Amino acid sequence: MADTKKKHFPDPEHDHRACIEEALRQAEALCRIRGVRLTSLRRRVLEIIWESHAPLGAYDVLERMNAAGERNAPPTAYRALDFLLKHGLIHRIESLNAFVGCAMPGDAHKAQFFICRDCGTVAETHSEKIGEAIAASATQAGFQVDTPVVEISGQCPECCDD
Amino acid sequence: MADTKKKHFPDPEHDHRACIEEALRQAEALCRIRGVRLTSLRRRVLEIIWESHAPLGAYDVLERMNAAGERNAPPTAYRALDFLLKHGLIHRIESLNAFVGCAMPGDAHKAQFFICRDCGTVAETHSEKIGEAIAASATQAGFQVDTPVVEISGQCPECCDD
DNA sequence: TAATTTATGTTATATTATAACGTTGCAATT
DNA sequence: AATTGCAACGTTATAATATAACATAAATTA
Repeated sequence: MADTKKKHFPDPEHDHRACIEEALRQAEALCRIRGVRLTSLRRRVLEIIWESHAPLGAYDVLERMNAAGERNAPPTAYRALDFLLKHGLIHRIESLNAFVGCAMPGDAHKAQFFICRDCGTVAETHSEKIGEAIAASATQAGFQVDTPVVEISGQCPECCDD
Repeated sequence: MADTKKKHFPDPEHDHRACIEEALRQAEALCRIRGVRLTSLRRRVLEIIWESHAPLGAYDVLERMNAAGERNAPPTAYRALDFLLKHGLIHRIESLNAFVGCAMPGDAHKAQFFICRDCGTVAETHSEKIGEAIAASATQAGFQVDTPVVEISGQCPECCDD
């Protein structure tokens, strides 16, 4: 039984370089399929976003883009972020005005986010049950769902224990 | 059967002055009970928020506060909004950076919001099913829920028909 | 009334985001 | 290869959202 539980939050010991590489590989593949260009700038921004599992603000991204003395301006960061959003490579966390890597790029999916208020780590889930509950509630209200935003703030397993 | 369906979105013909009065009356009562002061400034901001069922940005509120030539500065608006938020008299819609009147002030409740992308109207619901689905998903993730944000963008019944 | 706390006024500035326009560079055709 | 067209990027300015810090005033309590 113990291992049937799906991992939502990343193990603190996990090999994060593998996450980054995986994300980049998937991004390359997806862009190739779609015939869009993962330019070095966009790729760099995706790498920056994937530096951790915690969301980064646009200006944090910009700062990292400029770490080596470059002089990129805000629109440059926002444009890359917009591209990555559009192609489902990252998500925007509305309640934080920040961006986080997408765990399942390419999939048209409606995700929910669990956001640790202590360490900032975000876990992305795709709960059918939540989706259905929202759909049911919407139907009752006569509402046509377009974009559900589900962002749940709280404490992740690691930070609960502390 | 026809009338067992709960109204979520306000009828376009509804008497909105009644909404405003009701909201103000409840606010007065709640503040009296809590021993906090619904100053004229705070009351005015609550009225402004309740001018419609669509969320207002802080600067929209400020503009209306200053409509008669006053010179309130942003902190004045934000402070009143913070007070109203703290006492559950309004909600903040994260995905819009905007504020809307609370339909059930005083109740400690976890609400969901259906937001019409066309007319801006927001319906507040308190679906147990959604709450439970989120709780179940959280448990699975080993996550301790603090503040769930559920904001569903789409089309309200009125705007669907058009 | 004095002391204390709460609320508001005021100035400045931080943070997040986009408009507008110019330039570059890739890429598809001729 | 030259032409053209478009997508990407550079640059400047500014809009929109939010808060820090400190001064003043008003209400409440001692």
